[in-house]
Amino acid sequence: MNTWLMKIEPSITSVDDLESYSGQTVGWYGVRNYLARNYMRDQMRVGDLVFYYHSSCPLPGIAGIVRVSRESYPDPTQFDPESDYFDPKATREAPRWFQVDVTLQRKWELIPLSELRSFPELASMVVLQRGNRLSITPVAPEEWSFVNSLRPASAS
DNA sequence: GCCAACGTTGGC
DNA sequence: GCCAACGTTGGC
Repeated sequence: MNTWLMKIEPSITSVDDLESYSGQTVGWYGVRNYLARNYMRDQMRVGDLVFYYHSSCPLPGIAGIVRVSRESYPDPTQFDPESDYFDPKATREAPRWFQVDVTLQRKWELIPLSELRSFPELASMVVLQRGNRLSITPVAPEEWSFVNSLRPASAS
């Protein structure tokens, strides 16, 4: 099992929104970066766990954990001329963009980015690196455990 | 295939 | 709204 971090704007789907969805599941459409796509298409498997990161908002940080519940399949928005994510070069025969579905596993009190930066244990976390803009990044096992230890299950 | 210009991301 | 960082585009 691999562990990841995925950024989402809470104005689109906050962790509270996700909690209210049927099946508490959302399709991760709209990724238009090749490296992020490759992570989803080639490496994410059902059961992989993902930090759900709120970005581009007043308080960015990790809002909880989701689980990959469906492996990659073509992102339908690439075929939709009405969508912001429409890609005229994508065809159903040769889709260019893929998505996975994720299901809420655990919501916790948001761990702010500023707090994440304060821990030397997390210094090499990809999402904390200067200039990082990738919406999907791998999380090392020791980083995964450390972040989890900040929100013990009994306290949630 | 180089690389300058431009666009986007995203924290602050 | 600023701006650093980085991806993409397109001329050559």
